[in-house]
Amino acid sequence: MDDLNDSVTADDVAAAAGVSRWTVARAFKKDASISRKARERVLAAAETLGYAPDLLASSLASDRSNLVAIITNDFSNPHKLVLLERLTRMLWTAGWGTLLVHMSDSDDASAALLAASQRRVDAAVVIGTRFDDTVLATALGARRVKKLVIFARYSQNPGTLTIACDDVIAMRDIADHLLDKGYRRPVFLAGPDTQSAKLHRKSTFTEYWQARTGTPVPALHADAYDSAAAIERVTRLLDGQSPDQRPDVLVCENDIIAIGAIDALRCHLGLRVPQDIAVTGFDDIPLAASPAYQLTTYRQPITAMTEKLLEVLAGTLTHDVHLPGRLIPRGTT
Amino acid sequence: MDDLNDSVTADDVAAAAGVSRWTVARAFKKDASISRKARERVLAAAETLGYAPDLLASSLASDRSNLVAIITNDFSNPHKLVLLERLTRMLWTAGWGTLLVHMSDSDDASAALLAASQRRVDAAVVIGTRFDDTVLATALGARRVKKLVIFARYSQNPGTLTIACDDVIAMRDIADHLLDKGYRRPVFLAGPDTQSAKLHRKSTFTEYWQARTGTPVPALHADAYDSAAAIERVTRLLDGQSPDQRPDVLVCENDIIAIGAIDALRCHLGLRVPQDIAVTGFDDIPLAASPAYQLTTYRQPITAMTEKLLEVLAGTLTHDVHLPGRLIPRGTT
DNA sequence: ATTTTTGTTGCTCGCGGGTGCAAAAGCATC
DNA sequence: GATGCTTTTGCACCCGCGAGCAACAAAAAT
Repeated sequence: MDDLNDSVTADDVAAAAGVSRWTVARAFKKDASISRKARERVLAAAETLGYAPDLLASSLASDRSNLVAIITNDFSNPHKLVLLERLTRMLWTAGWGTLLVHMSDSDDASAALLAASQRRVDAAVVIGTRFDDTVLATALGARRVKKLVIFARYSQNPGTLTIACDDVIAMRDIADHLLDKGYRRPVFLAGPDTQSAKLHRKSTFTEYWQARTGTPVPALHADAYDSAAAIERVTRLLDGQSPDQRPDVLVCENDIIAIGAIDALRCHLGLRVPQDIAVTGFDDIPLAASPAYQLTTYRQPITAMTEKLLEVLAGTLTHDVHLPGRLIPRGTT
Repeated sequence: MDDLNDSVTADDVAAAAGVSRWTVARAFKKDASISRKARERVLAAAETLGYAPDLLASSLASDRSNLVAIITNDFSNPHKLVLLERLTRMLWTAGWGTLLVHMSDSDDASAALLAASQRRVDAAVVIGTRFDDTVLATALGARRVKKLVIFARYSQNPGTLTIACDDVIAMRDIADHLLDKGYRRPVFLAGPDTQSAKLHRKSTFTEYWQARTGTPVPALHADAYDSAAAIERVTRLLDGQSPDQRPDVLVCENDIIAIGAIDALRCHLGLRVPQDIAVTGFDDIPLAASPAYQLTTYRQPITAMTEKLLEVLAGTLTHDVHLPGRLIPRGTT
């Protein structure tokens, strides 16, 4: 129990159980052709010897690693923590290991995908808003990964699978909610203005709002997906603006920007939320529920999305999935 | 370039470069005995063929996986995101892959360590406050992992290495700062009261404070390491208490508890921070710097700690390390 | 009792590359 | 040109396990 050899192989167990190495392998394999007696004997021997199959050797021989790479380059958003928690937990219980690959912004995606493919991951899951579709496309061309899933973000990238919250439904729910509450002059506050597909929420909201009310929605862009950038942008917009030309609600692309917007309104501009200006977010990060913010937001169906991911990994799902989330009305509207 | 075979092996490159398979391996190995000419030829051939060494096969043959397992069971604290970001980024640039293992609270640690050892990780790094030392000890006995590092937490576990911020210096700095500012009636707000070593900060602070002032420090325990539990605990403590019996500062075990304390004071009790009660935290999470909180806190030297971790992985460091952090005075004191 | 079916077990070969040594090649000196 | 030394290269063997088939035993059918 104490001095057991660190490397117990299937051969050792086979010898101890009086069977062949392959019978040992079968004992550890669900639905294998093996007698109950033999399996019990093997498992008992494995137990006493402290044997556990070597997944590395197994992967090498079988071409299945049971490993999923989670690739992200954006750790500034607390929502990532929620995503990581759900992903690693549910993947783990389903028998998948997770290789976390951090892509710095300066790298191109191919380095991350290369690292993943070198470890023979069965799939790579990209989470994070800062990935460019075109970059991903070229990286994918260079490095073959069995499956590439874009998670919690829109993408039109051919050859990849998208699992995301349905932004169209989401933004309409938000717009309907705001119209119900009587708001009429929204401003959309988005992250950095790049040419990729990530600004889907902005266009969806502005188009729907215009269709319903006939009035266009001005849009702002923060310099980054963090609250400091949002604070700066909102302060710059409203500083010195008279109350009657102010928007009555700031519709934010995600919670972390919304939090920044609220901070700017309260701390830098001396305005009240929602009495002077209302705010909405997106993601429902834990902070949104705190008494200090009580942010009206939209919750992505992360559990359902992860279940879909598991189906993709199992091979039973091969098309894009967009799932509806849920509006969480709180105190900021 | 488009239709390249997904599995280019060293043999293919060897054939293309007109050398043997082993020369190919040498070309990819730093400090290998190989002529410059041969290496160039091999690398060129590898480039055109799109070859990259298979790390799985490499690990199997060499007994080094270049993989580190990061084991955690606590995703509710944003500080984990900071730790994860730093760890994965710095490990990645140093050539290490990171296997993220999420341990649910109900599991014992051995399942996580088993998963890590099955993938032949070169080391396992435990981050997270909810790990019990005794649990770890038994798990370590059962499953041999080459190196086990306890990161950002105190531990007396034999057979493991601890890399952490020096809590003794830290709590003294905080105490000195509070005494300088004139605070005299602190209350320590900690996380759940368990028997493990995790409450080192509490005992360090209370002992030092008593030594300097002669007065004991009352201590509270929230039911969990999150702000909701802290809100509940602080509200329960202060609700209905008259101003003269109130503490003048809440010293919190970490930022997320401090944030909860502030929310309780402001939103539930109508008190001002720091005029009515001051608050200090620990970790310096991003939220602590936001204008809404401006939390006085203590920053752990995460980068330096991670550098020490790299030394441990490289084998050049084999003893515990406790590094001093830095007090970040802000508006809540 | 013999043949067929079914279930179980053992084995050959290979996954892709590393280790350590021996052969080969390069180089300088006498 | 021979000798001794160093650098470079090739090779047998191994890492631990899996796919797929062949051999075998047990159970069922004839």
